[in-house]
Amino acid sequence: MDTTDLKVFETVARTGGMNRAAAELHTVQSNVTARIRALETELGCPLFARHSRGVALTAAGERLLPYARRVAWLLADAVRATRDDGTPRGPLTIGALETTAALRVSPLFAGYATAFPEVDLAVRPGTTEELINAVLNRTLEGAFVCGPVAHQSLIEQVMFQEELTILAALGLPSIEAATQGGIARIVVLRAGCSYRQRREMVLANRGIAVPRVMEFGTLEAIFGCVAAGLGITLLPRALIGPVWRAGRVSLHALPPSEAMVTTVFIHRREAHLSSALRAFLEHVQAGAGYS
Amino acid sequence: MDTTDLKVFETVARTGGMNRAAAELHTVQSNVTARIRALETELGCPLFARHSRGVALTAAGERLLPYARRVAWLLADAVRATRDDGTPRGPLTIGALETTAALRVSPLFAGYATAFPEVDLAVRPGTTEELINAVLNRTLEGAFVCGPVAHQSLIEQVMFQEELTILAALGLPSIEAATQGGIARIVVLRAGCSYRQRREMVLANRGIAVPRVMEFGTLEAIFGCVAAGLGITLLPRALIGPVWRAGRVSLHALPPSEAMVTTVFIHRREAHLSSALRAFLEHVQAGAGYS
DNA sequence: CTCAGCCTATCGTTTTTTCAGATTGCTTTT
DNA sequence: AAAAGCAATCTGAAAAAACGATAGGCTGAG
Repeated sequence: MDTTDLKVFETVARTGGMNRAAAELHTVQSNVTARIRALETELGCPLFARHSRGVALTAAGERLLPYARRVAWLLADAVRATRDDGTPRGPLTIGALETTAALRVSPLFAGYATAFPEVDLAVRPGTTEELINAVLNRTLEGAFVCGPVAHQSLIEQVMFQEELTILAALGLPSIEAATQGGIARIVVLRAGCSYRQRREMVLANRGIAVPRVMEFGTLEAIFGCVAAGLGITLLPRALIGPVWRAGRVSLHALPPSEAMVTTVFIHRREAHLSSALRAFLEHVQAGAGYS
Repeated sequence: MDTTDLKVFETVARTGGMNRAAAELHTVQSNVTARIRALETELGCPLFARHSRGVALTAAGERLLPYARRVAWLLADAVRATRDDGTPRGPLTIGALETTAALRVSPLFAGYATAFPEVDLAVRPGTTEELINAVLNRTLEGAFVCGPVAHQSLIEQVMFQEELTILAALGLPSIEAATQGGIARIVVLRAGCSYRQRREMVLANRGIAVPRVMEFGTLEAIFGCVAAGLGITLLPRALIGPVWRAGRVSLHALPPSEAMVTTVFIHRREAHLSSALRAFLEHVQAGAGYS
């Protein structure tokens, strides 16, 4: 029951073939066969059913596979935890909603980077769903997403409170006025936008249909489109404050039940909480007074 | 980061010396040194501080140790889960309070043993505290203990409901009468008796002091002592029913708040639930109608 | 102070395990 | 029928692990 055997096993199970696994593991097929055979002998039951196109997991193999993954994760965590002497260092990749990254996370970076220069900080934007999956996949150590999440294997803590507002062209007295005939043109940052669910709720409450969602990659482009009367958008008030003050667009407040969203930070429950992440969270909470 | 390396590491950490670890692992000391050295090289930090009387864990070693244990447990669980094809077999060691074992568990054994002849069933008696520790130590797969337990890493389910009663010599009209001058002589099965906490509560509520607890290894001896007027005892009603009906002793009921105790079955939350244990629980719950 | 006892580190040798390459046999596809 | 893809097996080479002996350091008893 060696860790390398389990790694080989996992690769064979994932690729569905010993040749493919050998190629991925940079070794030869005979070696893979031998490792699997050793495992099968040790466990006393076949793990794969051999057929002409490769191999398929047996029931016993299916039972072993999750353990193989967990062992690999646990070993990786053990290395990280052992090396982590309490001073934040090394890579720290976290996720954030695009607007959260721009509005909340970016301003905190300078201070964090100065305080902990040995940390290689990276932020990956994405939607709540993407980010949750990335955290579960161990691609990200943690993420700022739209809460509540309530996932069993994730710890979440409320970090920010955002007030969403409708952003429209100047001179429009209300949301309804911006939607001629109950039809709204929506401008968003990305197709699977951060606040998509909330946006659809807001529009559905008013009986407004959405024929088309226009996607622009940058906030500046969105502001330009809204100012030009191309459509409306839904963004955190703090984010669009400067643009509104510049007199380019008009804001339309929403009732609190629709406007308020909480941004939570999620990370895996069972995993090692790295010093870099712990320090980051302390940094965020220390500087989060102005939410 | 091999599993054998982790096992060697754990042994050295536990025994506090490479020689002792080598003896326990049936190998030579140089080998242990080499394994530890390999681990330290791989992790990039020393795991032990060497001194003349042996070795002591460094901070990094302290961080690694729990992971080494978890990996070992996970691997053992992986083997068991992989080999477990759904038909109960192999060893099944569970714990139970002495009275629960006698009263509830024993009657269920015959049927279980007949239905699943491949299971090697064993029951270990003990107090609630001992049994909880044994389950946490992985000495027992599960145990019947006095609930509620409410431990984070244990799953508990209510199995039986017991009514405790005072057992005293014949002709004593009340509990108070059995305790001359507020002093009771108590007869128990074992020093750290199953219902000790409850017993102390019952006596404290009545202002009865306990000068001495007499310990007898068998139920029959307890019945004899109580019948002879040596003291009183607190036992499940169902257990002492036959003796009482034989007219040897007198029963004194307690108010429900004092009398009723729940017996829960506990097992580890994260561990593999073996088919043998699963079948046993189903068997118990199917036959538990007469609680 | 000295020496015995206990401990770890190191080195050379032996044993075991693992790896790599070639071959065989089977099945499916062309 | 030939070709391609796949797993099983065998063999020699390489690597790793285990072993045994020795050296060196520290402690405590005499």
